[in-house]
Amino acid sequence: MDKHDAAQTLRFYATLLELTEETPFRARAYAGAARSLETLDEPWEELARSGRIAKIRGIGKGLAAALKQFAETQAFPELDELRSQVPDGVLDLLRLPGLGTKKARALWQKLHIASLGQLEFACRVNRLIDLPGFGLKTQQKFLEGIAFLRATEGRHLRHHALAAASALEKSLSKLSGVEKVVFAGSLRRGNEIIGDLDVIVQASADKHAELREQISKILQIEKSGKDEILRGRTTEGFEVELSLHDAASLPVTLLFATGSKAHLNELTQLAKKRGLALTNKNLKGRISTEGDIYRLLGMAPIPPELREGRGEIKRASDAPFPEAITSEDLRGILHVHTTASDGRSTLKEMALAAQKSGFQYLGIADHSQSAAYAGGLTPERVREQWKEINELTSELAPFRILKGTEVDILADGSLDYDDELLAGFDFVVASIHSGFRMTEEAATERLCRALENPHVDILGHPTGRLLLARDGYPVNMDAVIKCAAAHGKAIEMNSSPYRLDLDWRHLQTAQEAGVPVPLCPDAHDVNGLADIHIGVQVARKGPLLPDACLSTWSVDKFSEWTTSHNK
DNA sequence: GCCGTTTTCGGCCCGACTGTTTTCAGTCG
Repeated sequence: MDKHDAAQTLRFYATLLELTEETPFRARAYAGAARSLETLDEPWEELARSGRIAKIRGIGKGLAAALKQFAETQAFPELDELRSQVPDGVLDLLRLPGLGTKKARALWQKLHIASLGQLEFACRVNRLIDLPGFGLKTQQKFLEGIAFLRATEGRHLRHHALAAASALEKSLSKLSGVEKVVFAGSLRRGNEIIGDLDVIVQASADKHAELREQISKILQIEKSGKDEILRGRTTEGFEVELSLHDAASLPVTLLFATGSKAHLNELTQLAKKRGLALTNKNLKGRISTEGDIYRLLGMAPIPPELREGRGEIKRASDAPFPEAITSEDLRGILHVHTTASDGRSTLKEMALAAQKSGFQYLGIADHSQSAAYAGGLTPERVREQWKEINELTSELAPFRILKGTEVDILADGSLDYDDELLAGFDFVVASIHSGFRMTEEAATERLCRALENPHVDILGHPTGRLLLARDGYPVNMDAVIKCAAAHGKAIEMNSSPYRLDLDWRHLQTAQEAGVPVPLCPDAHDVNGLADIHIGVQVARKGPLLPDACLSTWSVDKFSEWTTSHNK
């Protein structure tokens, strides 16, 4: 178990304590210990076993004993005991924005509300307003939060779906007779949100019966249909639709399993007009790949990422599609955090990891001073970091480390550092992190004001959304893109799987306006650097072309560009 | 539960924001 998992467990225990105890201090101690654990350089388990862990600030006798036991037995009986006292539904309440442990505890203890459903009903009949600290607006906010959760149930972030798919592929590939495992559906289309996993298992027809048997041991099969489609669920709770096919029928199966519905409707109608039924039986011998099906219909093969029913079929009839960006096109990584602000890896660790992954440069962008919660850098600390970067740059040459910042855009659209300091950075990302409640006009104005500052190069996560967790502030994106174009600025597609913001649906507009789009992993540790590839997968939906993606530029081209907008 | 003394108890992380209040508590990043 790594230190992050252990910290996660301590945090969960702290939450349980907050829900069950009158005083918050024991919980605070556990949460503090979780934080200490995450900053450790030595393996935590060794420290815990030897008892040396008690030397760390915030960890005393009690926590040292608990951690020792946890390291040795992987068990945390106090947590299990407390967990059994708290209903699942009470923990569900914490998923609502604006509902923390204190409010959850009040609802549970005073109104006996122990599930989202009970809370919804209580809000509808105005039961909350009699509770001290609760009011009409709180009720309304909870109802909105519950509606949001309902709407997102059964949907997953891309990186979670990829992990589940990879685990499933591993276990399916082991089964005897399996020739190939292919994932289709929204995962193959590169979507940022994934519903169920559509998987095709290729095997010769005489093996199918036996395989069905074996697969139902891996997946909890809900209702096994009479045909070749199995519906089930992985242990992680992902819904799976699995079909068995032989090699010959794979292309047609893959086409239909990939979707989207809108795309397939259009495609089958077009085929019908030409008197062609898109079935295995009918196409047998006439095609050998999925691309052949499109060619048969007189058009260029349409990449899976573009199959959204947004005019791609019409375009495919005119000309082949230009090659969208791939991971091989990437040269640099911009916008990552370090331990100087809220990152978990040091500057050097980040630089070495980026270099090792084959990148030519890394742009550091820690938070600015007003982002106190994230340990934002004061101007003095910025200058210290510059020194550190200079030293490391000469050490790692020809690899380049760029001095950047993710500067907060303040409420009025001004920036969190003065112009003199901003002028000293190699690049400046400007983002909004607070004051989300704005009208669309105000938000658009705020972003445009930031873009007008000559020192700003890149607009960070332009809507502030967190996928499946919160909507961003409302933005007139066309206006913001226009503004970026007018000032020669870029807009990032934040490639954290939680954000993927700029939304891919705006990539076409951005490219037409000549606004470069870097894919920025917004990494907070070395593992997060790989999120840039999630960005690539989703950006292909634009499609984002390599030249329009700032991350494919050489460091010299990038530097030339930053100096071009009148610094 | 931890820490640091005022040495065995009493206080405990920051700042913005929101909604509930009428001076503050809870949430969140």
